[in-house]
Amino acid sequence: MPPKFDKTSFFADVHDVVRLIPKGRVTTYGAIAAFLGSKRGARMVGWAMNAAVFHDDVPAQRVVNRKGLLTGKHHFTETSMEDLLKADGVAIKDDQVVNFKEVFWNPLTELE
DNA sequence: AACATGACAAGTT
DNA sequence: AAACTTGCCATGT
Repeated sequence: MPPKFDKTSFFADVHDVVRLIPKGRVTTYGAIAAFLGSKRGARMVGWAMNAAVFHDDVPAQRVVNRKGLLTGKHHFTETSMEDLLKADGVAIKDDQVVNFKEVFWNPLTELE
C-alpha cells in the first residue's frame, strides 16, 4: 500500500486492499479499517466500497461485515453479491458467508 | 459553516 | 445477553 495515508487516499487504500483479497476469501470492514490505521473507521470503508462498486477492478463483494453478513448486497446493480461470491467459490447461506471464519482473510496477518 | 447520514464495530449499560 | 451509546472519516444538504 501507498506509504501516504492522506485522507484522500483512504479510498485508494481501501480499493488497493480489496483488490488484494485472494479469490475465494472475504474480509471485513473493520479489518480493512484497522489495516489502514483507524480500527473504528469501518464506516468509511463501507463508503469507499460504495464508490468501489463503480470501479470494475474492485471486488466489493468480498467485503462483508464482521458477522459475515452481506450487508451491502443492495448496492449491487448488475450482478447480485451472492452470485459474485459463489463465483469466487464462497458459499452463501441466508445472506451470510458460510464458514466465514475459515474464508476470512485478514490483511493484518496475511498481508502485513 | 453546521448538521445529518452511511455497505460498521467495539465498548457500556 | 440485548439494547444503547460513542468513535470513525468522508459526503451531501
